[in-house]
Formats: sequence, structure tokens, C-alpha cells
Amino acid sequence: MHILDRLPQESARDFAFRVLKENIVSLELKPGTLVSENEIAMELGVSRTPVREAIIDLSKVSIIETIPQRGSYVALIDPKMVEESRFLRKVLDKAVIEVACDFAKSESIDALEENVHLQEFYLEKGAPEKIFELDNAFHKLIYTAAQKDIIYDMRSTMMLHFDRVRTLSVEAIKDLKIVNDHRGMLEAIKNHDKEAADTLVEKHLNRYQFDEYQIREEFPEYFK
Amino acid sequence: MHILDRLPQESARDFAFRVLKENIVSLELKPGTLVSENEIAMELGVSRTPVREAIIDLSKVSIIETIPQRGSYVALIDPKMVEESRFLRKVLDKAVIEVACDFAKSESIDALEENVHLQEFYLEKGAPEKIFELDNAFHKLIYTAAQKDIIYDMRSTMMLHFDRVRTLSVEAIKDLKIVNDHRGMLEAIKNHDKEAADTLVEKHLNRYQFDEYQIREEFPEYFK
DNA sequence: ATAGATACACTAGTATACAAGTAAACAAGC
DNA sequence: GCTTGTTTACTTGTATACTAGTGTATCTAT
Repeated sequence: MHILDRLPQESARDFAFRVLKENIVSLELKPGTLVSENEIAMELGVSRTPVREAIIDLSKVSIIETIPQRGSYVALIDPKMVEESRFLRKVLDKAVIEVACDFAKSESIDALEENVHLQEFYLEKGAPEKIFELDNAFHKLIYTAAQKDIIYDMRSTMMLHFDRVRTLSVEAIKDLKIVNDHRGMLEAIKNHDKEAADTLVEKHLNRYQFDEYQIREEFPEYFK
Repeated sequence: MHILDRLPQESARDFAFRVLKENIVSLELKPGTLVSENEIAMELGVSRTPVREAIIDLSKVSIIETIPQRGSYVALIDPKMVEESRFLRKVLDKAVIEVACDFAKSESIDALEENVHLQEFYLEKGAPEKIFELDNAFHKLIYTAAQKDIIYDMRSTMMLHFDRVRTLSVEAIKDLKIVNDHRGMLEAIKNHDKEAADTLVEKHLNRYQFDEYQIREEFPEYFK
């Protein structure tokens, strides 16, 4: 497992959660792997308790599956769950961006503006890592603009199913298109144009249409 | 606090979670109350650990708020959160019932049919308690029919904000109307009529349009 | 009487100890 | 070889011990 640095003032629980999440999405922890509370605790240099609490959180969305008295395992990729997370994202993103179109305040717009500007900057410069970060932040900003922050947290945790498959997907999504989509969404919000926003969200999500059959061929042992 | 009976084979954590949930929704635990891990543990006859884990779960959706080294408090009723939970329910219920309209299998329909039948039976008989239970089960069945079970779990936890206000609402919602709505939804699913289903969900949710201003007048100390 | 220092009683966060169950390895007997 | 019983080494679930921070009440000095 890849151990990250513990952030200042980060609780042991948050730390464990963050590390586990990263490793699951990046497939550093492969589907089916036993996630032993003791082992992880040793690796992270904390006790079992916070690790256990993090694992419980991840079990809530079935990305880790715990069998009492036997062990906790990184869930195999379950197409049903991937679909369920994709569905959640589509439904929520659409509904939330519509709210943002109606009610986004100028501070929110400004924050989005800065974010997209930076995306364009790093696109020019060629820094996909930065764009990835800004991408996540962008969507969070929309939820904040619509005052739907708790819902965003749910969405994030659930998205692990989706993101993990995205990691496996061979076809890289072009940053150019992503950034353009974001610019479009921002403009739609500024223009209070719900229809345009909706269309863009749909199109945006469709870019992540990975070929499940092909991925399954290549990594059959990861699937349920 | 009202202590429920521990179910056979129920883990201490699930037990604590269930008891806390019930007491928060029923307002037995009033908004603002200190929820001491130690105290609850004593009352339930379990140790701090499972109680703590349950509290963490509830903190995830901000129905309990934990201040490090100070205490965990039942959250005051925050109109923003009530709105966020109502929003989540509306958006998800609509999207999910549409899926059910398209893909519900006959076993799911049968289960829904039995449920609604029982609702009608107990309506005749006059057993609002039973109807309340069947109501919850009905909505869960729709999510199951659409294969969106994890999403349903999210919805449930988030609904605590909503349900708590419902408890305060003086105006009783007529069971007759509720049961009729459910019958309507079932028929819509059977007829694959997404538009009808959508309209019904919207109408159904609108029945729970409590007068926030009035409630706030009556229980100002519960509000944020 | 009031301001400030201090002791105390509480909290959550974390670490560790113990209980109970599972599964696999292994040995004994047929 | 095959079954069966037992040991052993793991796991999670729960209980308890310890740490460190917070607010309050109380005592003291002015």
C-alpha cells in the first residue's frame, strides 16, 4: 500500500480514511485484497481504532466488505455498483447545477471563475495532475454554490466505485474537452440557463463511457 | 432516552445506531442535547466503542455534531439541512421511480402489490402505526425494484432531518391520501408511466409541506 | 466585590486488551 | 487416500485504559 503523509492537524481517522480511499481508487489495493485492521494500523503508525472507523465508513457504500470474524476485503468491482454510482452522479449533478443556475451568488461564481481560469492555465501548460485536482474542486464548488454540501459528501464516497473503473479505463479522457465542458457549465450558470447546464452535464458524464466488456476481459479477477 | 430492545443477532453498533436514530427522530433526544458516549453506553449496556461508532455515522450527515474534546450534540434543526434532505428525497425518488417504471421485475411488482394491499387493509382497520411501517417499506421496495439499494441507505440517513420536523408538525397527514398516493405509484410503475409516477411523487412530497414558521414559533429553542 | 489562577470533572481521540468466531494446517486413525 | 478432530493463527467485535483538551466552579489575592 502506498502511504501518504499525514497532514497537520489531521485526525488519525481522517488520515486512515484518506489513505485507504486513495489506494482503493488507484487500485494500489486490488479488488479482493484483505484489508486487515491490524496491518493497516501498523503501516500507518496508528492504532486499530481509527483504522477500524475508517473501514466502517467505507463499508457503508460497499467499497469495502466486512465479514464478521473473518476479514474486510476491498470489494470486487461490481457493475451494478458502478452503475448505481454513475446514476447517482448523473441525477444529482443535474439537479444541483439547476439550483446553482437559479441561486448561485456572486462569490460562488467568482470561485468557479477562478477555478476554470486555472484549469485553462494548466491546460496550456500541460499539467494533467493539476487539472485532475481542479476538476474535483470544480464540481464541489457547484454543490457549494447550490448549498448542497452534505449531499456532495455522499456523492464523493459513492463515486469511489466509479473512479476506480476510470483508473482502469485505458482510454484517457482528453483534458481539453473536460476543461471546455467546465467552462460551458460555468457560463450556463452565469446565464441562468438550466437547459444548457443539463445538456452539458449529460455530455460531460458521457465522456466517461468506458468499455466495461473490454476492461473485464483484461482484468477478469477484479470483477464480481 | 427511550431504550429499545436489542434484536437477536444485532451487533452492539447497529443497536446503538438504531436507538439513537429513533430517539432523535422522535425528539425524545431534543435538539441541542449532549449525547455522551459514556452515558449512552451505560444506558444501553454496551461499551463506548460501538456507541461511538454509531455517533460517528450520524455525524456524517450532520444530525449529530461533534466538537473535539468537548462533546457530541444532537444538532439543532437547521432549515438548510431540512431543505437539503427534502431536495435529496425529491430528486432521488423521482429518478428512481422512473427506473422502476422501465425495469421493475414481476417479483418487485408483486412485493409492492402485497405492501399496498396491506396498507389498504390497515387503513380500513385503522392502524396508523402499521401504515407508517408499510410506508417506509414501500419506498424501500421501489428502490430495490430499481436496484438502487445503496442509494436508499443514503437517503434514509439523510431523511432524519426531514423526519424530525415531520414529528413536530402538528398537522397530521391523512393516511387515506398517503395510501392512495402509493396505490397510484404502483399502478404507474405497472403501466410504465413515468410521467404519472413523477407527478405523484411530487404531489406526495408536497403533502409534507409543514409550516416552518409556525413550528419555529412553537419550538424556537430547537432551531438553529 | 471582583479579577485571575487553579483544581476538577467532563469530553472525545486514541491505544490496547480481551472475547469469540473462522479457516487452514496438521496429525491420528481408519 | 480419506475422514475427523485439534491446534494454531488469523480475523472482527467489544471492552477498557490512557491522553489531552475544554469549560466550569471554586478558591485566592487584591
